[in-house]
Amino acid sequence: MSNKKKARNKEATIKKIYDVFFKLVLEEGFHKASTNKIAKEAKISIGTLYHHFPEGKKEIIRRYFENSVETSFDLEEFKKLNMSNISTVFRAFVSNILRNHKENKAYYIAFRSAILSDESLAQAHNERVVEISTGFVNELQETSEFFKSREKKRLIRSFIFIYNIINAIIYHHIVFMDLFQNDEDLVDYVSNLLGFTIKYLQKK
Amino acid sequence: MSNKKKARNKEATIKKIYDVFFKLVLEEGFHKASTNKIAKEAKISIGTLYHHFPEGKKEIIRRYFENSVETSFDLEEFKKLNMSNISTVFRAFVSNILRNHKENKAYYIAFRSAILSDESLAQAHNERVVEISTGFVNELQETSEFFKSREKKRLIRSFIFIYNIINAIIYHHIVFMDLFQNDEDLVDYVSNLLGFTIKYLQKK
Amino acid sequence: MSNKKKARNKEATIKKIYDVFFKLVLEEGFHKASTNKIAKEAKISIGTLYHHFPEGKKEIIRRYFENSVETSFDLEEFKKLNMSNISTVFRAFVSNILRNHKENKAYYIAFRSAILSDESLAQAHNERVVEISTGFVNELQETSEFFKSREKKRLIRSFIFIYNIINAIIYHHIVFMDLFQNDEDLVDYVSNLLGFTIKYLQKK
Amino acid sequence: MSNKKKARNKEATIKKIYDVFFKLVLEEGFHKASTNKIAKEAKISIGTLYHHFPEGKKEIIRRYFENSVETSFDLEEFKKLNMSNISTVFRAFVSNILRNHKENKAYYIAFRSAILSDESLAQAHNERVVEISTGFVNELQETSEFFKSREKKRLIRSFIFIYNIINAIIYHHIVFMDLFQNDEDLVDYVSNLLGFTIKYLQKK
DNA sequence: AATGAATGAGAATTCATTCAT
DNA sequence: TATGAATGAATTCTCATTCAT
Repeated sequence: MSNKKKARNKEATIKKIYDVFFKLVLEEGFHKASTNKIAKEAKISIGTLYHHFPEGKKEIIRRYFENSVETSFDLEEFKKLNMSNISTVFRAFVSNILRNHKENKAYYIAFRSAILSDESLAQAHNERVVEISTGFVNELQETSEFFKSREKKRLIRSFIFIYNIINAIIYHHIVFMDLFQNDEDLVDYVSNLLGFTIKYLQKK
Repeated sequence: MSNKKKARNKEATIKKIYDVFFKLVLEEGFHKASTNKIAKEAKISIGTLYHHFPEGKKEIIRRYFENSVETSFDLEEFKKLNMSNISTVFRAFVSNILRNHKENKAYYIAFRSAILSDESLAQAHNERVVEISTGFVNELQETSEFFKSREKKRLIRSFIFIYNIINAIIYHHIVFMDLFQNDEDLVDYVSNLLGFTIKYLQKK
Repeated sequence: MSNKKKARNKEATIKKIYDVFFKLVLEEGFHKASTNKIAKEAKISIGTLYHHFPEGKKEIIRRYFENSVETSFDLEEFKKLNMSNISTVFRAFVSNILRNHKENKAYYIAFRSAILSDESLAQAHNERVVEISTGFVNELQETSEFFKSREKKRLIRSFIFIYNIINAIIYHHIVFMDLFQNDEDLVDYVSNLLGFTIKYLQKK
Repeated sequence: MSNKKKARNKEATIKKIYDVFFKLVLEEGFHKASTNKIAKEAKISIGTLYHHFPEGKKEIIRRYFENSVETSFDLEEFKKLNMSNISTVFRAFVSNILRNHKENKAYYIAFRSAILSDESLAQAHNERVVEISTGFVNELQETSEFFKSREKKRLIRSFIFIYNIINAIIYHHIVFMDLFQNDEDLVDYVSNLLGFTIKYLQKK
């Protein structure tokens, strides 16, 4: 077998583990998604699972979190932001996060469960949010007139705040289903709230 | 067989179980707060725990929820609401909920964990929120000129929405600690958000 | 409360315990019919159950067995036995036992389960069968010409044997349902077998 | 963590589990033969037991039943059946079943106990009896003149019936010990009963 | 006599993890 | 690299039984 093929197999195995893990989280919750079950469902041996993830479950989440997902937004919309298209851009941004949450529902549930018994994960998460937000603001300032003139630190802090608020609401909506009747209502409310929050932060 | 004395105080035993359970939830999370640990810490036998809560942990939460806590607000502030004191009343309301969350942090963590593996609990929770909101609005309309003229159904729906949004944010703040630096900031933001949300709902 | 009334209540309580116990045995098997469940279903306290049956479950069966049921047949048919009505008498006898088994299915299941972990019960059962058979044969010999001339000891031994064979088959039929399509087939076969067995025993 | 050696012999482990389980059933009955005791006596960990038998005790019996035992008779005797050796053949057949019951007494006790709380096991058992009986009759008809001319379906039905009756009696004899003084008496009676039953079935 | 709170051993089962092959 | 047998602490829950009131 060539090295490439081996690598490809390795990737496939890891992907299978992620997939099965999140499927099990959705079906029966984070704590019942055991390593043994994952291995069985993924049709690999438990040894193989620990070979790829020596620390087991927490490592699955941590590495999935590291590679992924949570903090990757589409910048392009924001770069085009100006006075006239604020509403559209905000909606696109919120829709983006919402879509991400829906596609990764299991991940978010798992992550929030894991965080409760693994403080270092929360720590890592917070650092990650800062890091990504910084990069995000940097890039925005480089390319958009709209953001160039604003103070960077403040922009970053604002972005983190907004991002967390939106996440709090969207996560609640997805898991408890008691906030909005449908996604359009959510996007409408949250993007308005985004506007409100920006104004609120400016005043402070 | 044993020469342990048998304390025979039902209420005290149940209270001890609640106390120890929520203490353990705070210390190590819902899933690690096992029935055995609860019994051991509460210095009762595991049999006694199951004697009082035959369905174990989920029954502890469910019954605590049923008797309690979550949805009791101070009406008095609201009854005095008029055009000039909106801001103060909102702040008092939000402070109220925040205080409740802080005092019952373990309960909220436990409840959200339990809800993920017990749909009937979510259901019960939703029904409870509706019921309490209805009572709340009824009383407000009876005593306050401000609310008398508004449509009851709409008021209830709005109240539920606001209540859930506030909860989403406060819970996130309490558990993940990544939103506000201190409680005053939270109260300020959330009570402003409350005003924004009410206006938003009126427009719709 | 008069003594009579107390006594009547006591009887009623004991009857309730028997009834609930055998109901539970039928529903979930002997080993899952616990004393606590019996008390709860019978709406008495567990203390009361142990007050009436200090040794718990095994005493319930033992005393039910002692008072009852298993070894009470209708003699009248047998007393009329002669050459011409053998078949009818046998059928009546077998029907009798079958009816008893159906009415006391739970008792038989419980008894067979209990016997496996309580040898003294098996012993008591065997002694009881001998005792009852002896009484039965005595009475038959006193009143029926047909039996008067036969040797008592042999009659008793034969009766015990026949009784046990019939029980083995009927119990199997009732619990495993793989022998006969209906009760008539069983009664027909078993009463023929009874004839066969008597002839077999005479030859020996 | 532990420095125990890990013997890695699946077949041997499973055999040990079977052996210890049936030994315990004989010693203290099906319900007292707990999975923990089995593991302890077999000197394996409880985890190992559940690794091989994820459904615990009921799976031990079910799989033992599936691989085994109960319905394997010696055909050779039957193939030589003719008018003159009926009695000998029947005796051999009954002896065969008796020997099987004695060698597998624990299995039969366990099986009958398990059947009371696991209907699917009874179902499987019945199907198994039909299947084996069919194979048995097929083979007999191929090789023996005596059986060739008889209607297959009827032969099968008769065989099943006889097999069940014999089992009911032998099981009773083995467990309750109140039928026959010794095995010869049992074989004599049951093989005679077999002849009686065949005649009985022919008349019907 | 009746109640039911309390007991704790022990049963079934799960789980993360190790390690010989 | 991969396998899966093995581990045993930990978890949930049941049960027969005791005893203070």
